[in-house]
Amino acid sequence: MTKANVSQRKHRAAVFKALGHPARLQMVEALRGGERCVCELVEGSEGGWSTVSRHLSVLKAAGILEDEKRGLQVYYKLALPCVGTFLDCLAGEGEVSVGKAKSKNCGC
Amino acid sequence: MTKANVSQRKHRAAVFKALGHPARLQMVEALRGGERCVCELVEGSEGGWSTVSRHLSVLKAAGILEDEKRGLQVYYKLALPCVGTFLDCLAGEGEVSVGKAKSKNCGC
DNA sequence: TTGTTATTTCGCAAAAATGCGAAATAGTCA
DNA sequence: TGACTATTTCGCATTTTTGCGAAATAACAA
Repeated sequence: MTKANVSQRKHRAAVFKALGHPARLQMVEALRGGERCVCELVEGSEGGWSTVSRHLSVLKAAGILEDEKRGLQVYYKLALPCVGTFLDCLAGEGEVSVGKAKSKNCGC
Repeated sequence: MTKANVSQRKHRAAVFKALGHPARLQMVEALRGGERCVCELVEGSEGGWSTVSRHLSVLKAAGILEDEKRGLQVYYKLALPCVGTFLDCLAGEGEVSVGKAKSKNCGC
């Protein structure tokens, strides 16, 4: 196991960890439809500004999102298209309960 | 936002969260090569038996792994093939440092 | 039955993540 | 410049996760 492998695994784990929160996943899903400013994401979320902002910074640090400041607002967008692909694949499993998931019609 | 959507998102977040730990990711990578018994996974890991066992139970609870007892040993295998696909896609990014990841040759 | 091996569960302390309100920053407009 | 808006950072209390060793289970062998 080389050092590069270990660090690459850490990076990948960070990507998964960042996606491993319902609120962050919701933001990512929203961003599949194109970029959004923070205010829009706050509206679609349950938490307040500071909470949303921190979730966004986690996603950005993992390389999942990119941000761009335009005027007073900051726009976020998806930087990792395959996240969407994987999400679709997971959705293909259906709504089986946690612990019983079994891939059926997953096309991956 | 329906109740079913919320619960499905929680399930998906649980899948990501389970994958969001280097040790667990390593186990999943090992299992891409076919099923392994716990003892083999312990060898490839840095933690002890109890630690590995708990990581495996987390992955199983998320529906990522399945286990089967054969004689004295328990064998684990991947239950979610698209995890491998996504992993390949992430690998396609190269070894860019966390926070600067940008998808280049990702085929997803 | 007793012993042995493979694995999981338990209890606990340390480390990390979460959410929140207040304060800090940055860009815009009058 | 000063006020105003959008967003981030800070500090803190609460909850969750992690790792470990000891004890509990399970299957098999003698």
